[in-house]
Amino acid sequence: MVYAALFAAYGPRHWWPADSLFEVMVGAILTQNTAWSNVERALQRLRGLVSLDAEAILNLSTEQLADAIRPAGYFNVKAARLQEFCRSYLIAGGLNGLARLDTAALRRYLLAIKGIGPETADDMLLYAFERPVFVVDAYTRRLFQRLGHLSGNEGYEQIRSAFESALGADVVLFNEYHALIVNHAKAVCKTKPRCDQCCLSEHCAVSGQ
DNA sequence: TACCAGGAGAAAA
DNA sequence: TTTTCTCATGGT
Repeated sequence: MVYAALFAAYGPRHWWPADSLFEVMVGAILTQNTAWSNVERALQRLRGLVSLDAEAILNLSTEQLADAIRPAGYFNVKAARLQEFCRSYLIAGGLNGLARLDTAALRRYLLAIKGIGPETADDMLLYAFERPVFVVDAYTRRLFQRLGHLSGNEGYEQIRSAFESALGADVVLFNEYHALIVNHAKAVCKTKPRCDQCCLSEHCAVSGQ
């Protein structure tokens, strides 16, 4: 089993790296198509400017916010998305208001926000709201494609439901699994420059799984 | 210097 | 409906 191999290689990851649940959601938007190291720089700059809450972010001009999150890349796009999310977050009653929704309703609500796609919504659902939703990202696709479990033509929802059906609704497992996949990608990237060539090589923790 | 990285939405075909 | 383009910084 891939999970067992990853867990044996890296141990528990205790994700997501953030000081608050709101910060998890901000990080989920900032990390869109971006390396986490750049997101950390952006979060640090943003923390240096305002407290990390929805009201404070909305009180900034979009230009101020964009400048603060510049290291995360796509800063103009992400500043607008972040403020759009903050508006919807407050309208819904913040964390407590959103937490009252069942998982399907919460996912629909998040996906209806401009700038929140399936992966970002599922990051939030799993790591901020502790809902049993499997996050499918580029690392997941790449790893399972290399292992021969995916062809590469599957859609996001198809992969997500396949994982959820196979694993059952287990928040702790989903949390660790996704974190381990990300950790693995970073680990092999350190060893080899090209991730897509790593998962079948001798140093790979899941080779042959 | 060139290429790549944890996505999403709009425009074009 | 599907494919292509755009957004951008930082590391190697």
